[in-house]
Amino acid sequence: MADITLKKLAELLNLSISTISRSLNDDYQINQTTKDKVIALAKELNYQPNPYAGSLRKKGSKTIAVILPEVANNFFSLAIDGIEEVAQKNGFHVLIYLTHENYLKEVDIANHLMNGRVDGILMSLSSETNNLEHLDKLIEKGIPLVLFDRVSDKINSPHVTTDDFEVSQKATEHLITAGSKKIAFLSLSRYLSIAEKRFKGYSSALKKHDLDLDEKLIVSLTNSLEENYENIKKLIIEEKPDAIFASVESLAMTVYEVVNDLKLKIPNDIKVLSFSNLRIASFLAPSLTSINQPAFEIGRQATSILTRAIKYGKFETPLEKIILKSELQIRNSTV
Amino acid sequence: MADITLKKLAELLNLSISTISRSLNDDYQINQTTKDKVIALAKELNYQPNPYAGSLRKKGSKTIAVILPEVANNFFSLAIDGIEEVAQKNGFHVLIYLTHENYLKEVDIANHLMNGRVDGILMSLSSETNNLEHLDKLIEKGIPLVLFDRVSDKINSPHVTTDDFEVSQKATEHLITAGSKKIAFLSLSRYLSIAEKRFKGYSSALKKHDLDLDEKLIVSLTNSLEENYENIKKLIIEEKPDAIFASVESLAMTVYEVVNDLKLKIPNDIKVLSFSNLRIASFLAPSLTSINQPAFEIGRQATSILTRAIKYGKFETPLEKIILKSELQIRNSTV
DNA sequence: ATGAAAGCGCTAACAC
DNA sequence: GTGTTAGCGCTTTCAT
Repeated sequence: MADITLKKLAELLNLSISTISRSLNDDYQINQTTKDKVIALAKELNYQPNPYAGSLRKKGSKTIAVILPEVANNFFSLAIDGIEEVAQKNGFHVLIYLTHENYLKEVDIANHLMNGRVDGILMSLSSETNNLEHLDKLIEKGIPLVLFDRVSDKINSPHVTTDDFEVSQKATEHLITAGSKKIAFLSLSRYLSIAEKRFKGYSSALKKHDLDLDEKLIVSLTNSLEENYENIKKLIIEEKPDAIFASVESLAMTVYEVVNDLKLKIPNDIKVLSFSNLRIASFLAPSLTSINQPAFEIGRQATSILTRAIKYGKFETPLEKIILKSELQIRNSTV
Repeated sequence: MADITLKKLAELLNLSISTISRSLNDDYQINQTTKDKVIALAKELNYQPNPYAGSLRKKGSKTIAVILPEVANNFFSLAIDGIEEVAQKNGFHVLIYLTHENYLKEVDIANHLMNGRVDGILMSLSSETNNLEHLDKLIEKGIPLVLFDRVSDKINSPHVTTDDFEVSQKATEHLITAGSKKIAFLSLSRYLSIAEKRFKGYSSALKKHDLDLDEKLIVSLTNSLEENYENIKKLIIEEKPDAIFASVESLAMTVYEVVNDLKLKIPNDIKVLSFSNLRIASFLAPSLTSINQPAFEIGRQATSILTRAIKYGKFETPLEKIILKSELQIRNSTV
């Protein structure tokens, strides 16, 4: 079946291409009878406008890009769900790109999106990302950019995050109240402001309770499960923390594995607490005290800001910086 | 910063547009010095070809679509990971569409992809999908389509699945050997051939061990967590099965919730086994006996078949029907 | 109320 | 080795 174009419809109906185009776009000038005829035939032949011709002509592609560190992750997959919902409702197509926590890949992807392929970009930074020139270039180009979760304050764009400082402080205090004195802090990055905020929440809680900040208890991990396993094992053996605060879900999983292999008991020997969107956290052995982020809602709101900016040609000023609340769910891994 | 086009480069260098185009495409006829000059300037100005102009002209968009029932799901998010990897390596952009297990949405999405937006489609059917005309139309249009996991034998396309019948039979036999006599079977759909294969594996194991197939133990569930909770609760209370075989991970999660609320014990009161790609299945209380599918590899292979078909303009014949092996991991929920 | 024609940015015949 | 030109399918002025 050959592609059906405006031209073909025009020939079939003995009308000009522009009349067809206008009918399909419900132009007020066109005779209703003509319109009906055109629409009927278009439907019958399942006419689908060529998106590239339209994009070339009109500018605007009704497409957004989502750049993520990874997708096999409860937080990000929930966020995509929210993104896709709002995008679909507003008629946007969603392109997905994964950086795998690789800064160079992130730059590369950003550079390839400067050509009009997308009308806007949603992004969560890779853990390696420190330099933000690639994002500045995007903004200079006038491509709307909204960051979420892994954001940066050094970039002039709206963003959606959670109350990382407050909830981390609260979580750390919970550990202290439960009797912990040597709390280790695990994170994925030393660069991201989200990591910094979580860390500051942690350290501020320590200070408030007159506990010293011990550098040896602060561990930066990577994308490699094996490396993380070894480093966490080393941490537990050498430093003997009585609690671990994992700032990322996957690290908590590894902690469970290490603790199990070392034949230690949670929470007696060591308490564990983590940011996590695991649906069955309550059925883990022991159930995991979690900081649950509203991932779906983060995705929704970020996309909503983006699509509005695309529609109106600019962001609302001042730039929206939305902070949603996370929830601390206390379970058996800490009490 | 205004967009930089071939025309602009041509003006700047006092060359014709086609010379610029050819230089950038490394045409053999062009003088090396000219080429170098053009390439240097293009790089300096960060020239990015307009993808829509190219697609309009050349046909082919270097874009594939992935149509999925959902993404907040360990299986599908791992599959996306594999898809994205192969796509990126072959220079393809990945559009993602979610059907939320809704047949009409699936049809709608398929219809909107018949206009050249994508060069090919990867798809896993929604649980509601019974009629496949929308896919036939795609194939008629000449758009390469590769199904994975949730496939259908009624459609003339390559696909990638796992050994659903064999592993389901093996899993059911494992339950029988462990002493179960009333094994309930939970699934999401009565239409999909994958559901049928898993069911047949289950029923064939029953027959082999002279156990009767009891219709009341076969339950079709939906997309709604609440409904599923109630239906599973009803099943357990009324039929008192001594084991449950969940053919989808999310159903196993709900089973854990129901069993817990009913104050029953796994595996003593009731054994549980499920298809699942949960990384921490071994840390559940009790650890979950799982059928683990190679989700990442499924995504990779499906994409590899698709990109090859796009490259060569047709699928290899006979159509590839790849079957990868799943792995039954026996844990405490069944022994 | 409809048609003719220009042009979006690019590639590829076809000149020279 | 480089330039000229047509045309991909569409929207949108400008005519009529």
